[in-house]
Amino acid sequence: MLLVNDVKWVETLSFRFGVLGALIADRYAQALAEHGLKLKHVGLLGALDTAPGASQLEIAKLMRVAPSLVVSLADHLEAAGAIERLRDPADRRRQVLSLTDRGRDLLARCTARALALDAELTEGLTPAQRAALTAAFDRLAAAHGLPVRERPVREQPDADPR
Amino acid sequence: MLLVNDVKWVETLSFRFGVLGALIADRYAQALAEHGLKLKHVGLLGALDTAPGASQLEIAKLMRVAPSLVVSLADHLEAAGAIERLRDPADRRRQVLSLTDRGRDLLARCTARALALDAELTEGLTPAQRAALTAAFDRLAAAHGLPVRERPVREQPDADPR
DNA sequence: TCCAAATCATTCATGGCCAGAACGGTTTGG
DNA sequence: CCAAACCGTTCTGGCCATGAATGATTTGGA
Repeated sequence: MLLVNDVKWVETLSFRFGVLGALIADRYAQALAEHGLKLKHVGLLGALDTAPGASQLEIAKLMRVAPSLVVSLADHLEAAGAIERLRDPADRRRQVLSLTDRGRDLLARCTARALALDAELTEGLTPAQRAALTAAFDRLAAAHGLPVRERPVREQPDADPR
Repeated sequence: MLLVNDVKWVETLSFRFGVLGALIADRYAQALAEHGLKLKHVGLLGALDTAPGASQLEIAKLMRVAPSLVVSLADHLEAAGAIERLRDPADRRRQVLSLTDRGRDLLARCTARALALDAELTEGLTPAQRAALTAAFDRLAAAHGLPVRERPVREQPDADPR
């Protein structure tokens, strides 16, 4: 049994993050299929929710994806009536995207489905473990430039930072 | 801002697991490139470390991957001198794989590299948070059938299970 | 003992997903 | 007023991985 610093390769956080991420994404994608959506479709809806009225290029940057991919994603979502495409009158090159009511509803359903999966994933974890997970994910998300909501600090509201 | 149960979609564990998993895997893959390896190559080395002397089919099941993929991965690793392929004399259909010294060395390097990334990822977390995080990942890995080492229990060594 | 079915590894064709190049329409700034 | 930059779109190509088809070997009855 090969050990480096007392840990095996398969016990490495880097390895597990990749594998579990793919596994969980797969499970979620399967659940999404019944809405006729792929993961990135919901990604676009979500991006549009945090950046309302964004252009396709802005969405592409937010999603870290080629602009050409946004085209096909938006095509599908538009055909499904989830988003609206509007030429910006001030700059007729830009396509401004916005969620329709149906799109918002869809996103809400997908969010609910994700929360259900979240609950299943964290079932059996202690409260401390759950807290550590969300804390770590918040940190990582912020460190990687993903959208993060500032959570209200509940502890000492202002420990002297000396 | 669309909220379901007070959380946005992008704050969902399911979403973040997928995205961060892919992001981290990407970073690690980049580090691996200097060894001329892809992620799954190291995956094979790691699988072979936890299941020494396994056949290709067993490795495929362990890695949750098509047997045909193991062929090309093993081809590459064998050419690199990291593994040995041996026909099982007792059943000449089976190809028994085993790590060479060079393979073990390679795996050790990759593990060390992963640990360095791990440290960077968890930097800023308190020791308690790190412990809770690894515990949570242990649970998730176990729940998904990934190899997990039983860690020595340090608390009450034998609470009466009545 | 013998043969049909099962098993393992391998090759090959195929598909999904995505980035990058090429193009037309539009805006900007000198 | 025109060249350069910019945005969206189409289309081609690459990478990765699966599944089907093949050949070699083993196994479990009849």
